[in-house]
Amino acid sequence: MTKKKNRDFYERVYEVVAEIPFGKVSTYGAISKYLGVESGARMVGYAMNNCSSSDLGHAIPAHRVVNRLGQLTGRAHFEGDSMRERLEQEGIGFVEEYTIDIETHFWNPFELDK
DNA sequence: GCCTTGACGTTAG
DNA sequence: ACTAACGCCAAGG
Repeated sequence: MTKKKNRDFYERVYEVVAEIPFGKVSTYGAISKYLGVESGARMVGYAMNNCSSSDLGHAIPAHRVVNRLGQLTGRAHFEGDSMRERLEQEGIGFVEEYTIDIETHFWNPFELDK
């Protein structure tokens, strides 16, 4: 059969990230797991890196994607503190300057299946 | 074609 | 509980 499995892993990442609701955040591991690649957390980040350089990044709330610790590891790829500011703007709770309350605002991509 | 780096995560000490 | 190392897959040099 057609191996759509290996088809544009990044595109799927973008789609999932684009589905993250307002005021919610997700993690790289959760997204990669949802895509079937549990150990592809780094790939997700890699995809986002490309997104920053792409025009699509404009339509992708990459600021809602953090690591499993809730740390804004990708803040360096944003302009200044735009990532933190946007999260604050959405009412995300911060436990540290660059660490959000992932436990409270975590959004699971598997919610899409429901 | 081999080696290094990377927006991560898990397991071991 | 904290720190260190390995694994993962892909892309750039």
